[in-house]
Amino acid sequence: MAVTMNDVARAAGVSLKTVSNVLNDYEFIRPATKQRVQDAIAELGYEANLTARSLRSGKTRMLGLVLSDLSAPYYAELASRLMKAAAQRGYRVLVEQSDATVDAELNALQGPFRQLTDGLLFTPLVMEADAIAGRQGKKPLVMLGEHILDPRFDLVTMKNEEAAAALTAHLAAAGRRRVAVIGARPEESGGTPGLRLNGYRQALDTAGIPFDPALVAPCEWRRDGGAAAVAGLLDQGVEFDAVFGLNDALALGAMHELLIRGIKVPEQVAVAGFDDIDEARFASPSLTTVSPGMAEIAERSIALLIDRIEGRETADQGVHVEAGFQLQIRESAP
Amino acid sequence: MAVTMNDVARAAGVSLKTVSNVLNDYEFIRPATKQRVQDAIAELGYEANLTARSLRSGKTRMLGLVLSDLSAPYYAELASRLMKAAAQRGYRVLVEQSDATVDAELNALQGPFRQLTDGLLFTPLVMEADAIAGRQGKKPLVMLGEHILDPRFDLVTMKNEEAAAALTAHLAAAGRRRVAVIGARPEESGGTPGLRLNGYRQALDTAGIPFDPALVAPCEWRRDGGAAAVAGLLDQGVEFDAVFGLNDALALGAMHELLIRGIKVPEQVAVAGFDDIDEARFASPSLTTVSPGMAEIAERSIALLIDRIEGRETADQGVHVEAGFQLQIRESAP
DNA sequence: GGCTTCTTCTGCAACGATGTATCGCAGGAA
DNA sequence: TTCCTGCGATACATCGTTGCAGAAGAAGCC
Repeated sequence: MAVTMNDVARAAGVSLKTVSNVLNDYEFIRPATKQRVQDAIAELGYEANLTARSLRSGKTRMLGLVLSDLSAPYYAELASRLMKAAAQRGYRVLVEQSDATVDAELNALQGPFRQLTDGLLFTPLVMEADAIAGRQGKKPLVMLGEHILDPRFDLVTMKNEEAAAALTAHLAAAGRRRVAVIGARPEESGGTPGLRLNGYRQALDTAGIPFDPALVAPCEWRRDGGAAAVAGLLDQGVEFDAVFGLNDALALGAMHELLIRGIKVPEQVAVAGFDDIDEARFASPSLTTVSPGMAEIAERSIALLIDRIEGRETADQGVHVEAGFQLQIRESAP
Repeated sequence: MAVTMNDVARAAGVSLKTVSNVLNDYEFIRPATKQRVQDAIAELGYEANLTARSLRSGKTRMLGLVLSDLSAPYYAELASRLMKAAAQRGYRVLVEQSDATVDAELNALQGPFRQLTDGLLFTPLVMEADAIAGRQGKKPLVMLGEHILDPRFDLVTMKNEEAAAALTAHLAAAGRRRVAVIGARPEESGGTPGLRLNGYRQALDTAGIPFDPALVAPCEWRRDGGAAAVAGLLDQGVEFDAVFGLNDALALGAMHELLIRGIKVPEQVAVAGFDDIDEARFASPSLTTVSPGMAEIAERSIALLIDRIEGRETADQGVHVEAGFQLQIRESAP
């Protein structure tokens, strides 16, 4: 059916192996021979059989991406960028959804999925570090996100604390003294919400503003959660002149609620978010937020994983990469 | 390194081929032999090498999904559901982003991507039917969406016209006589916007309401586009008692603009959308919309593609599947 | 008993590429 | 002349599986 190396070899009057050598940029080939082979390839429309290559070489040039659910906007965008970054380096990304279940995470870590890929980008949500370390296998594994912070693993995260602190500092610099935080419990300090809350508290300290737990409202990290949280604060009579939504969906929900109640944004209450999703830019007023440098996260994690696969990165300890961030100052909190 | 069939064969005291037969559910194997092989497999922790299997059998048990950009919420959710539907049938989905460029679409259709998959789900955005037909190759190909309507291809779409008509009829039944449509040009009739506009017009006819082109406002299919379109209508003094956003983002943007201007939804103006994205449910007021049966689209298209691959569907003509829909009546247009 | 037919299992040859070992032939050194 | 070295190309084995052909034994039929 398909054209094989053998056909090309026959057409070019060389051996099978010489064709292989041309394709793999082997050094010692006479230019004339190389040309003849390349002509034959072009003429016959030969395309290398990736499956055969994989079987022989043991490499698939595919990277696995394990996340809970691709339909979440943040993951969708991350996946999209990872795929592009991988493509630039000649790799593909195969996505596996875990639905945040142990079974699925285990399966992605050791099942056939692992076999199909040369390395894994893993967003663990339910498995713990020890369990992962015990089943890690030999192929490279890079963690994404802040669920696991363990020196044994390569890890790429964003600077949650620093970014939240910078954003809070921006609000304080604009004269806001009572900044409500929605999306965390007041005593929280671990995980994504905790890290961002830490940053908020650090910035308050720096600005000499006391921390008031009454300003911190927990809720679901969704648009309606943000709206409900702000409604709750207002109804309880808590006073505030700014709202920091721990992600953009929360902030947008909060802003919506404020606007409906006739509260002016940013004149009366400033609003800021985190993540810089597309909608943040198109909201009205447009949303001040932190861009977590997803481009950088994607770029760095792909680079790190491929460096491990191709043996350029050989550190015994896990490599820990923190991607930068950028404040996006917009209308909702100038 | 890894355990191979040969190791299993040795451990079970049978031939290599018998192990293969057990794995492939060959009929004529004595239960005792089968058991011995299965025990050996369990004991050694044998896992079939998928690459070798692919090379030999010519099947990868992977399906290709070509779409413009995975970060668009609709595609992200579609991809997520397709992956789950495929997984249930023992297949994986490999996603390729085309960025709506001809090069990338061509590449997905004939390049190495095609080789890695047993069949393709294709959302063509720029390539035309003839060009696709000429490069289709031998492997099954199923079209998604309404860009291409051609009897040569298998095709899975939603009932755009019927759904838009049903939604418009619902608005009319609630007494709305002037329903603005945002997201289409008044004369449009092809593509997704055109089909939905057709449905709108049909429903108006049925209800005996004349069509007024002034009520139709084109704009970008984004949240801010919807807001701008409604603002435009209001500023021009066009009167309307309902807004039909041709997708949910548009409708949500429109609703936001109305609320900010102090116009009550649904008392003064009802708002309805299309797609039933997650946010429609969580908006306040919650958004009346059409659920395009994405679950059904995913299920049917995967089923059709796999039936083609495994030879259960053999129609010479393209099979055309239209997935059902459901009105989601919520607060914004009761 | 001799013949097919069915069951159960085996061996060998692929699938299409790459790794290893090797070979002829230059050209330069001894 | 002989020996060595490096270039350019080749032959063969190999990766782990499945398809094909067939062997050995039991069973059924005349």
